[in-house]
Amino acid sequence: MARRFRGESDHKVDAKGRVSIPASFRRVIEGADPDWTDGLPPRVILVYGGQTRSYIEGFTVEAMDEVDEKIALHPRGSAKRKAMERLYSAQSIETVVDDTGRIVLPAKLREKIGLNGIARFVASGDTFEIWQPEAYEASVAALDEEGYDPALDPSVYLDGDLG
Amino acid sequence: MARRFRGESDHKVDAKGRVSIPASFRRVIEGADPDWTDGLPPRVILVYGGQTRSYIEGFTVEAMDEVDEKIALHPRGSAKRKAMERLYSAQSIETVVDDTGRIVLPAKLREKIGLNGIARFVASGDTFEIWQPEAYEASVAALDEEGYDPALDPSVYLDGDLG
DNA sequence: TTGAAACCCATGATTTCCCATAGTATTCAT
DNA sequence: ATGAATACTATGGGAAATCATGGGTTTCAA
Repeated sequence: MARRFRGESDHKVDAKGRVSIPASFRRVIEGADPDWTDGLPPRVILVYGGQTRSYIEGFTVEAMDEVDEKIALHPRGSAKRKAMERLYSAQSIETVVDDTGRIVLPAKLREKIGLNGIARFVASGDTFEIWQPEAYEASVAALDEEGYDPALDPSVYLDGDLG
Repeated sequence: MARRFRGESDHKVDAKGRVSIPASFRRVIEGADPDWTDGLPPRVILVYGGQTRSYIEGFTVEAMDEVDEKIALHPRGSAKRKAMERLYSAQSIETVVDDTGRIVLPAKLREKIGLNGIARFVASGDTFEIWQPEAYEASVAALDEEGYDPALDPSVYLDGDLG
């Protein structure tokens, strides 16, 4: 099992769409790119689609390979497979982390999630998410509406029923 | 660089049928052409047949080699093999990406998919598709009719039942 | 001989690259 | 320990390369 992303932090997005990604995330991204060696720019895949999503999901090369394998298990031409291909293939881009630790978010992606000048990076297991800060806070708040009690410590779920 | 296409974008088709290929697609096409070296025009195969298809499917040389191998597994003369040969051999053309990054879509192909002035390029794993934009949107909408719920995030299928 | 296809050149808009700097964190020798 | 030297982080800006697109002009096969 690969290393996982941890933490959340805000970074400025400049006029060219450049954003620094959290330094700790870079270590994970490098380690999960089979082609990476010191000096080379590590690759990342950004998934920006999904009607219900208001964030960009960042994948390491390894994490995306797993997704591709799972997609390949579904019958070619099935509606489910098409939906997944559309999300992970059509509505995604591959890019690299440059030598100053930044990636470029094209205008199209920035608009999709309503990025103004700040991007919030949030770790989520073996992928990470990029949010417009207020949208992220709203989505956290929305969790509470769904019967999840914010006063409850999530650790109680660790050994509880699944699902 | 990668072996898979990613992303979707629109490009103008001029009076001569010329269209720019998304720059990121070119990198994949070059990398998947065994004969390609810097300076040479990389090859692509465009499949335009199929009654049920309203798009052109673009293959890298390597991807088409795989298709040819799969076809060869079927008995010579069988109906299935003939059907595949007709689609992938007869109803396809091989062309190159010119030094300005464009390919030419002959009038026949443009008519087949009803191209007006804009071509939408859509990544789909190791091939890509060229659509007339409205037709593409219609096909996405058609997915919903097939029992796919657009409000659902396609990622739920990753670990779900196949089929 | 004529229309389409291949070739050559041109240009504005992006995008990428390279360099710069201020601030933080880390190391290390004393 | 402690302050200096050294690395790394986050950000900015201009130059250079690439991209998408628009013409002409020459070929060439029908």
